[in-house]
Amino acid sequence: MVVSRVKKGEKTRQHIIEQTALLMNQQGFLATPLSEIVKVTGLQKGGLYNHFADKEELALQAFDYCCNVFNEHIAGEIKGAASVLARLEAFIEAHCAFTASSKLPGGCPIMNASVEASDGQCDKLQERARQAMQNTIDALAEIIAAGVQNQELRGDIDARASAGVIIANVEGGILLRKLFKDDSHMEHVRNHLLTYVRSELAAK
Amino acid sequence: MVVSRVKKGEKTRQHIIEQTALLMNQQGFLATPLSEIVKVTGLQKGGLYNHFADKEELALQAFDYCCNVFNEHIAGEIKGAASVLARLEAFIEAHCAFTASSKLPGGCPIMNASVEASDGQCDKLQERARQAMQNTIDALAEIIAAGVQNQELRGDIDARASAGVIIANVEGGILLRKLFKDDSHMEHVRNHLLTYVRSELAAK
Amino acid sequence: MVVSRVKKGEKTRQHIIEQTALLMNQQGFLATPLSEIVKVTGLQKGGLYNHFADKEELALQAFDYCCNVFNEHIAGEIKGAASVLARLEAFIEAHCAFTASSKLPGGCPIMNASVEASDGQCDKLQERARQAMQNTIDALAEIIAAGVQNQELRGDIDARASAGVIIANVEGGILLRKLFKDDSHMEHVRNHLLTYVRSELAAK
Amino acid sequence: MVVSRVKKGEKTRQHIIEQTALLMNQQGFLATPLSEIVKVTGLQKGGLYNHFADKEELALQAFDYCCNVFNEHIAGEIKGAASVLARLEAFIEAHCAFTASSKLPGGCPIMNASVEASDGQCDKLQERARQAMQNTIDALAEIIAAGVQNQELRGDIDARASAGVIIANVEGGILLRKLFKDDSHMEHVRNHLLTYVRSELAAK
DNA sequence: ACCGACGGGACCGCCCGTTGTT
DNA sequence: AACAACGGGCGGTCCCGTCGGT
Repeated sequence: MVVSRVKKGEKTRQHIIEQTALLMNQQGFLATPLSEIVKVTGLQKGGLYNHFADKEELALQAFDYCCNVFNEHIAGEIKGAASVLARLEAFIEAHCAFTASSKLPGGCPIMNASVEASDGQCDKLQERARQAMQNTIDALAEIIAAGVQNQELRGDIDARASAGVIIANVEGGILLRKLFKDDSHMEHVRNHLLTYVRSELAAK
Repeated sequence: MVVSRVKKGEKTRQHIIEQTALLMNQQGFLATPLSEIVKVTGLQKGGLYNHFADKEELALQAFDYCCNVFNEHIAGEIKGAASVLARLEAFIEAHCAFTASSKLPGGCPIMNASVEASDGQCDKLQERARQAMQNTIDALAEIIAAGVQNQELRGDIDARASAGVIIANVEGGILLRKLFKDDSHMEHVRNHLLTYVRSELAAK
Repeated sequence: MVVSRVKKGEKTRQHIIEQTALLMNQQGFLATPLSEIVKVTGLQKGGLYNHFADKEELALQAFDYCCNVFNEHIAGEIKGAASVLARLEAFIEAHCAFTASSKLPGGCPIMNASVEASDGQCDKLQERARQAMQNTIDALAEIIAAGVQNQELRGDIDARASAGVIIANVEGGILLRKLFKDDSHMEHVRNHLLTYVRSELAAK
Repeated sequence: MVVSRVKKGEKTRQHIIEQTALLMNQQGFLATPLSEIVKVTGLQKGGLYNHFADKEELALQAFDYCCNVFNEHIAGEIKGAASVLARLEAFIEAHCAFTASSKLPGGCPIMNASVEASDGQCDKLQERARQAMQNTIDALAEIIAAGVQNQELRGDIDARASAGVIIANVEGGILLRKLFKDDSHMEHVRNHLLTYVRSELAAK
């Protein structure tokens, strides 16, 4: 008899995280009550607590899961790009196109978590959101720095500053799309950023 | 005998809104419990309910108050500017400088309300946030349109698109400042926007 | 119109404490669930929390109430006694007769609290039980010391040691009565103590 | 092949009882949650339920184990005593010295169980505590009766009454030691009882 | 207009006992 | 025999809104 590759519990745990992540990214990582999680997971409270010490731990893991979904999507879009410029454009396109797809309803998890955990309601979540955002900026800054190195981009660029500006544009666009349930602002942001990259970052 | 210009009740009501607004912009317009409001206002629950039908109504009014504080600050900064370009620059500067000041701790109330009320937790609040954001964009678009009109700005500009891009930048910057408790990203955004206005919007 | 002497809330609070005290002395100061308190007080959980921060605070106050009932009973019995010997005998009689009366079902609250809170389940309750016991021993020791002073009792008596022995007898008797639901052991203890006082403490 | 004298399951069962007994005598025979038992035994809940029908059964067996430890200690101390008087003194000394040793942290299991199960929380436990106490008193009464028989003790003694008084003293002393974490009261009780035995029980 | 007291309900965490799997 | 996983329910706490009294 062939034994299953992963233990039963681990599968359930993964199921919980996935369902909860999608839910929390919409209803809030802190604000979502357990009763809602019970609904979407199909488990009872007693069952949930075999996998997570408390709701906070589940929320943190759900947040991580959201970020992974986000990052894997971005990485997948960038992978094929040959030049640094192409990678930058793919990065922008991927971000702008992402939440329009229904892979992660609720928009950017980092923004959601940041706002919800801002004042000190949950320091751990805020810290994790901060780290996730830092990683995103760092990854983008690295791409830019590589472009400076190989002279695809101008030599006088501050990679981290430019990365921050691009991210700010994208996040602002996501907010407007979320608020208006409309893609037009996001498209303007995308066009703005593509112009920015080509005219201000690219070497002449 | 001289009667006071405003009734006592109205003064109390205003006091409640002001204190609650500052609190809710940090802890959440929906997430803040009444117990916290009791603390900051000095009134008991019974007293609060003489002025508001329920917590939602108070939250809506607190949100409006936050937006007013925000808008008045912006309007004050723009007022003195002579040209359209100067007004645009003042608009950008004012937004970027705002939450750094402690007039409204917690950042942009529209962003805060949008994220919290996003999924359907409170349609009224979301609708009001949407309206507030629309007003902001419209106001900015109007300035830009005036610039196009008087030829300070280029003739081929889409005023509402540019307004949206500027707002997206500002909101993204506010998010990064809130998350990192650091102004550097916001400064890069400001520089980016000033460059944008001068090189892409301004007529040559 | 005559205003009530005490506020309504204070009356309710006292009612809660009294009913809860009688209940907790039987079911446990920590083990009694709120649902039982709801039953005997007639208030709902929400109502109880207007008067007490949490169950622990209520338990502590209930314990104090029990001790007061106990002490007032003892004090009442001793008051009339003229000599030190008479007061000692009244002290013993009062203790031995007390819980037989139905004023405080459940036996000695100090013993009950001590056993329940012993290992560290509730340090505050244990400390309060310790203090209550110390007060009891001190009060008895003072009576004995007064007897030594006025030569009713022998001069070589260690007042605190004798007080401790008497209390130990009484507590042991209460335990046996509680366990066997039978007064016979308690009566033997009483006789033993009266003999002890008259033959070993009293001056010849 | 040599089979082990006791089956594996029986050994595990004994291990569970021993560890649980020590724990429950401190935290309560009823109040100790299964989670704590899981910790000290090293078994999981499922494993425990292979040996006991429910927590109550385990509690009862743990109580019995505690009593056995207690009784064996006493029996060991008495064994060597030649005369009845020596046996009485050994009985007293053994009780007073016992819980000071760390063989059974938490004090007298009978007192602990009596208080916890008093009101009707667990009739079986209360009944078993009653039986255990009765056995102790009976055993002591038998020693005294033997002394009356062989004229080491006075002829007018009520053996069961005297046994009850001695036990009451000891239990009271144990309570005071537990409460104050201090041996002094217990020592006074011991001295008191030795005097009692020698001057009131012993034949002249 | 304001407070104090209260009900009813939702929250999360933990409880104990069972079941299926190894 | 042992464990991991799970259900169903109770635990205390806190929630919001109402109502009577001042």
